[in-house]
Amino acid sequence: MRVTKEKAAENRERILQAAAALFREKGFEGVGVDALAAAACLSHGSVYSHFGSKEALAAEAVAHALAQSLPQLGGGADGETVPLATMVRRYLSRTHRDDPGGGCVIAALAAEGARQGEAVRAAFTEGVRRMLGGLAPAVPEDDATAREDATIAVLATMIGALILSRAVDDPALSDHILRAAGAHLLRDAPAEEVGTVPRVQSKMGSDGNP
Amino acid sequence: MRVTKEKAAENRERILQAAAALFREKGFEGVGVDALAAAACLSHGSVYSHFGSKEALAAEAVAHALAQSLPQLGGGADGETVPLATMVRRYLSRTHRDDPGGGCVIAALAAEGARQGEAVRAAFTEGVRRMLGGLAPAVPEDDATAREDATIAVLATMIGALILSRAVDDPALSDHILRAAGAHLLRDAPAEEVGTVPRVQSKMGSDGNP
DNA sequence: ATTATCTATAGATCTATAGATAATGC
DNA sequence: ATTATCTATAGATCTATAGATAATGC
Repeated sequence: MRVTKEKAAENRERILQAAAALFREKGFEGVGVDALAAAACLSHGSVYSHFGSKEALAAEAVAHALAQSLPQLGGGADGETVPLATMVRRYLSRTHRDDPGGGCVIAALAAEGARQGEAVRAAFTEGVRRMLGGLAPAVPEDDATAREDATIAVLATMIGALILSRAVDDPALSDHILRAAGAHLLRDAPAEEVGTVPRVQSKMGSDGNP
Repeated sequence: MRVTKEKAAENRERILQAAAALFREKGFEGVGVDALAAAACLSHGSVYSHFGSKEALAAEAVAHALAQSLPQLGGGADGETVPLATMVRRYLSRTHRDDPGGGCVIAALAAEGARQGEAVRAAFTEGVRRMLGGLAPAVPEDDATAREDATIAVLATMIGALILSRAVDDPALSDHILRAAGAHLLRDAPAEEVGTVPRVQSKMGSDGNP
């Protein structure tokens, strides 16, 4: 049964959405093409029509998830500058920790991504570059080189802390990791930044921390 | 063909060694029981005799890998205090980045670990606690709470930077991430610590950075 | 007698392809 | 005529179990 061109495009988009969420939730190898197709209400044959292989779908899904989760951080392409404190609190929130399927692709899949093929790795590299670019303007450092280093350190700290908070069994330790990493990153943030209202009202928007 | 009790213990140990390395290299779901058994020169049936299930083997392998890689960081159980700079340089070295099979279990598997069963997660939690305990004495902070927070931030930064450096396609960016994160972590380290000789001569010992 | 190991195999699952189907696009 | 989708299926792989084997441990 053939469908209209628009319908086909919608179906393709729905596969991407399902893949972007399910890969982040269960890992690249934790979910099969069959399950992805089912989540998009299609047969697995249709997935192969659209993407050719699981690997190709994975690469597109990573890029897709990246395009969605990056603006949520606050480092969007619009001129508006979001304070570092807002981005950090948003990223290191319990809401984000508890929603890997809708959250940062790097934190959820970068470790596995290192073992994937060329296309997937390229998507991750682009993602890291874009996150650094979005973060840099908010990092308070005078010297350009120092800011570059600091930006990388801030990103590494956020990603590492989120991964640790998810890996750990004990809810108290998990919360502690999020709070401590955030506090350390913002240890000399200006007081006005505290309590800034999130710019977007996404799933990652409300930060879940009191 | 039955073997001696000692031989059986050796075989068990060899399975653990192979699992600890292969899981870190290929991920929990990237390697099958058959391949693990083959790496230990045994049949897969023997693996089930020793561990009962792949999940149980994974939990023991994580604990095993942890016990091996923790002293390499420098935060061993002996009274000797290793400077933070030594630990950071060792951890954020190219040698470590390029040897996931012999390196930090948390960086290699924690993201996947969050999706594993109880036993595996418990092993990771214990691992995070032990790494924090090994790191804390080297973190230069007066206030106890501030030190705790800083220790968590240092660990998160190291793990995040290593994961990022492995995920990224471009060798120059990968090196940059390691260098920048290290430089930022040690930005106010005393000058005497620079160039400290690594305590152990393990695979992780020589740091590969000029 | 116990048991570490191996072989054979069950049963599930996974990626991918081939060919049929049926409706769109021209 | 083209093509998006589905069904059927191939072929591989993966976890796990059952039963046989043969040497140790007592």
